[in-house]
Amino acid sequence: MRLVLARCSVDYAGRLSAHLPLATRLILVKADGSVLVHSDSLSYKPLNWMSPPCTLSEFEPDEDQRAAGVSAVWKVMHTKTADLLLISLHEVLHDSSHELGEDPGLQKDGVEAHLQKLLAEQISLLGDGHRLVRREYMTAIGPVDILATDGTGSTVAVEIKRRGDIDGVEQLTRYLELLNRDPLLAPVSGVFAAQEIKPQARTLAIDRGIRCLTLDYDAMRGVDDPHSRLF
Amino acid sequence: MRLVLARCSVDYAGRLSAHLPLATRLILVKADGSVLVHSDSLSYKPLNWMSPPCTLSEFEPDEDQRAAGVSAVWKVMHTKTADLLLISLHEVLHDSSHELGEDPGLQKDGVEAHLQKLLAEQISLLGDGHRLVRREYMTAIGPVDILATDGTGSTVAVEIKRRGDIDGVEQLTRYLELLNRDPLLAPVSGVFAAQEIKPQARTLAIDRGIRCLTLDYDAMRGVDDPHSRLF
DNA sequence: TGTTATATCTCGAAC
DNA sequence: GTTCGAGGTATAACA
Repeated sequence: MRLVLARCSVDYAGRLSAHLPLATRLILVKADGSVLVHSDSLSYKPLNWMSPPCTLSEFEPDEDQRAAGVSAVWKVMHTKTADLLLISLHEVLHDSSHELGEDPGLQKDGVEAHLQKLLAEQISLLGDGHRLVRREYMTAIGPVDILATDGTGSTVAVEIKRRGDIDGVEQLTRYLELLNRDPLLAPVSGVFAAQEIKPQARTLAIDRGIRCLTLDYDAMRGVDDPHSRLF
Repeated sequence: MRLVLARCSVDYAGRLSAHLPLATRLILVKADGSVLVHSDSLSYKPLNWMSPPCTLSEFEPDEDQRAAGVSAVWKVMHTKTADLLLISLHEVLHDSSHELGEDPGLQKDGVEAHLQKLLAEQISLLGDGHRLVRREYMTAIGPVDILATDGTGSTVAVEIKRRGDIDGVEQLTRYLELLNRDPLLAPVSGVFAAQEIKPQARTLAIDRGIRCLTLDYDAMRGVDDPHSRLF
């Protein structure tokens, strides 16, 4: 990993064209050749970057560039696409390289898959008398998150999202349309379950006869394992 | 901006729990207090991070931690949410701070807005005799990208995407449903225009009587301004 | 300030 | 390899 702090201007041409005026920034060159340009604020996202696989080559500035104060030009080209990142270096404040070695990678847990698992275990949250048929019930257009039966034995299809958006309602609608063509299952009703359901999505769901269910993740997790949070 | 290269392990607790085992990484502390942890590969995204506003405090390791080789513990807490990032530092290979100053920010051009502008200017791409009614035609459920009339004077609603996905077809369908309720406009036909249209989206569109139009961005831009690409 | 749509989205998994 | 869905999405535009 190479760290360069320098006054620089940057141009990118690829899926869009973008320009960074002259300013002091951090240029990060990783072992895989990828390049990130970061400013001193606005975390997370680099101002400009090039993803691997790519190659970096350094050029001497031409007459005009040297007159403008450019000490070196870096050309970073993507190997597959025609994306190009051009960095014009002026004063270099810092330049160091470091050997870091492989990274074991991030271990994460607890997202939509967890919600699905918890709701399958706590299926009565759908209402009294509900029973789980199966998770990830496969159809021609994809898996239904949860298939269950209600107190009367009728089939219920559940779509689970962390954030219930209009897209999720459309998705569930397509599933319901398909499932209701199966005489062995029909009539199938729908439940749209999410931690948070957007008003637009709720309106659309209700309009289509789909029931909305807000899930309390912390409460569901608390039932499952009261000490699962780190702190 | 502070740059620290160190062997470290990292724990995050917030919307999910995540753990990074001991390895050598770059820790970047920005002027706004935000923190990024980067490995030497996989560009763009930090392994772990904390967004501003947040506060960083350093602690002495306790007995057990010191025995395990921990030289310092950084606790980064988000000011508003309860998100917490815990960095256990072992050997520190590099530690430097730098003054960067304000960044003028990125100037970008050419995305969906540009496509919309170009298609409005080159409305005949929709077919002979088409005329622009207006861009961003407002409705109760949002703006229709382009409203036009065809050779016979019938209304045409155009939805523009860079990548034509199923969502875009659903969106256009909702617009058409609404527009066709207006006796002054009906019948309104639909055109789904994108640089690239996914097969599923095309199938759905055709099934609903929506015409698909693939846009050649470079050609459209070439008509507009032949020397607008950087290289 | 809250909500919606976009992104050089990134990233991973399923097909 | 391509497609699809999720993300601690982030971030800009807009009401």
